[in-house]
Amino acid sequence: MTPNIERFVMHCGEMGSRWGFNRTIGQMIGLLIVNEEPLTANELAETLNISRGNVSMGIKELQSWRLIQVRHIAGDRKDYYEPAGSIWDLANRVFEERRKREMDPTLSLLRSAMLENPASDKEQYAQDKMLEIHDLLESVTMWAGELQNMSPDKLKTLMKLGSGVGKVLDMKDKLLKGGSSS
Amino acid sequence: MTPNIERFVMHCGEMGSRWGFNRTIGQMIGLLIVNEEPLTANELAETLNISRGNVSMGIKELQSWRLIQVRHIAGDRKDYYEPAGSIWDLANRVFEERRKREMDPTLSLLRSAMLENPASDKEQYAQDKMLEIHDLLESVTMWAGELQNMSPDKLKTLMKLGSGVGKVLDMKDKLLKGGSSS
DNA sequence: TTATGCTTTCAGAAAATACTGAAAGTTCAG
DNA sequence: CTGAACTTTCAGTATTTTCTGAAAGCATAA
Repeated sequence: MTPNIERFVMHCGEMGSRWGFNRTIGQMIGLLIVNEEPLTANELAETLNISRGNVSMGIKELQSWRLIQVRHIAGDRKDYYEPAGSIWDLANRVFEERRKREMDPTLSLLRSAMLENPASDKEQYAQDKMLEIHDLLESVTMWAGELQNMSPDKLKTLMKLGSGVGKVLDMKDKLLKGGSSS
Repeated sequence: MTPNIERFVMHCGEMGSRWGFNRTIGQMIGLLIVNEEPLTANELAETLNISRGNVSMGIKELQSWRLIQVRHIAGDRKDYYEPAGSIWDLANRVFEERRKREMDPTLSLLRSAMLENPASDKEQYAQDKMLEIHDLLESVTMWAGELQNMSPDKLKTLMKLGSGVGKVLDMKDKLLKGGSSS
């Protein structure tokens, strides 16, 4: 690894836990992304100075996030690993996977909490707040899902548009109302 | 705490680390949200069965996330704590704070990596990938910033619109082009 | 000033998490 | 079959993170 590449890979390690995995796994995906050729488990272990067993566990985890895939090379029994798609794809997967892990369980807890009927004012208040959280999480979840179903191109357009969407929304309102101002 | 409330608070604890803090801090913010009256540090400690010191550290952390604020009560020397705003406000703060912690450092690393000039094909490839990541992170960061500057109402409208935005975008294109199809 | 009631700090203990390496598992060629 | 080349598993260890509780700090009342 050249110093420049190493700096990037180590950074991925440091950020790993903030992104939802751990140091080693961060380093692994960083290295795989930045390395044109797929790598074997042993190459990963040697390059990153970690044990073979650790690599094996990391691979399993990265696969559960759908961030890497195996590639076989003719006449070679080893498993070679590479990123499972473009940067865009990977970012999407991380996003989606985190949504599942960070929001879905809460959403389901809140749904069940909504079914209880409150036995006091304190409970009523709590339930009101939980409902607020529920509704917010639900909107965000649905919106995220819809954005992910849009074609990447359209999504990119939307992002470029930025806060300009506000204007487009106004325009739409005016058109639908036949041009009268609000 | 009634069982229903307790279930919610404990859940916040379990999710805490996924949301970017830790168990205790998750419980603390959960409890404060769901409790109509502000609470003192001692009440937090007793209710959650954790040490007073731990509560003090948790408060500091929650303040650094701008999720809670102190409230003083006339003739009482104790500090009372309550959520710093509506559920919407809190969600925004978490979102923003996480963006800062999870994306900004990487963005800055990548910017500096872009300045080096590649000494080999391997480095060139790596730099290309880093640039891709950089551009993606930058778009997302900017977009997120713009969304957060929109009024909550507009943002809510946009979320409700969901994938319908796609249609609005098409409409806009057609209008600008004078009605000819693409 | 001292006492009181509160908050913060932080060294050390406890708990949670990640890592190693040896052993067991799998696959396949001969 | 057998053995070689590889992968996975997991008990034990190392590292990191979190928590406790006692001591120190701070503000006010008397």
